Amino acid sequence: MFSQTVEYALRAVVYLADQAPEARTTDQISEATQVPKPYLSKVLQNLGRSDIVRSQRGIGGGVMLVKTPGELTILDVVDAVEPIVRIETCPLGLKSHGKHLCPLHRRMDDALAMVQDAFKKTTLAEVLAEPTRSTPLCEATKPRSRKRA
Amino acid sequence: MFSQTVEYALRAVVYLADQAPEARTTDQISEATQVPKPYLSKVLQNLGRSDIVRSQRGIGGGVMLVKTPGELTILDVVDAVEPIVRIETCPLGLKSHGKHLCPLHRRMDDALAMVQDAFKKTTLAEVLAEPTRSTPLCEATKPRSRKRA
DNA sequence: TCAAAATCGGATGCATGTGTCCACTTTGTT
DNA sequence: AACAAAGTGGACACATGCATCCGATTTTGA
Repeated sequence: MFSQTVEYALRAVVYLADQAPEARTTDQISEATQVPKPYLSKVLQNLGRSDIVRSQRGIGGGVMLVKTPGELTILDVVDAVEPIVRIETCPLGLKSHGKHLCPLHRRMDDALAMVQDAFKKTTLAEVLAEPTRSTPLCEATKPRSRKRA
Repeated sequence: MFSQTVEYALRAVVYLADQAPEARTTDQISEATQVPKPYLSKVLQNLGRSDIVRSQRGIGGGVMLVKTPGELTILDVVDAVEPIVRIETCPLGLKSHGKHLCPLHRRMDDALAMVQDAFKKTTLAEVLAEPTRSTPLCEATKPRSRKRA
């Protein structure tokens, strides 16, 4: 139900959050997140337009988070690449009742709201700090805070 | 986040549940649900292959629910046209940990689980019985249980 | 000043989702 | 038997998502 692009964007941002406040090149991000490099660059450009990341050209450049991991939620990232659109009015276009959704669309919108809320409550810092045996990006060995060569 | 096809399928099935156990023609369903008729017929065919609806050719034929509205959940319909795929293993393909999802994918799968559960708990009968001022399919005037001419 | 590093932007290709159309089959009625 | 009503299935068209490629641009450092 989540698009490939959302998956890619989250992987990239989680990786950048883990490396914050250092910048990382598209190559590094691609390798760490297993996202195809050419497409990753497009996703990153999108995240740039939404002010999630900032990029620096030239030697020593790369991509870095604009905010700190603690200030950035999963929802921020998801909404940047593929906004969660709530059902505000009747999809059938019937104007007979304004914001009064019918039972069906009420349930669908409730589901959207649940996801939205869950994502809004979770910052990237919380994702990274999670006490678990699994490493942030599902990597086996965790080369955390590895400085660029 | 829900595809157009899911929206259409739910509208059609809710309408059929409201008319159950009577059969309705694609024309009638299309008119009531505002779903483009040619595409609706494709969606209905899909629902037929998943044993959600049964169709009858020829004069006096049409489409009807296989189960009663009380036995059919929203999830049944959603899964029939566009299954909710849970995240079972690490999307990165890292085999280092079996079903141990990393914190990021744990959150994503939790969101999927919430939606899945909510949809599994709700039958079409409950959607129709909802005490609300809005009619089942967002129609202004409710011509409920209208027999076919 | 030049070369290398790195992102940016446009063009392209392929698969899928959405939507339409039409010929065919089935079925009930006359 | 003939006709009309109704779903079936295939072909087609178009937009979007996913993915790749390449030249242009910016920046740094030698």
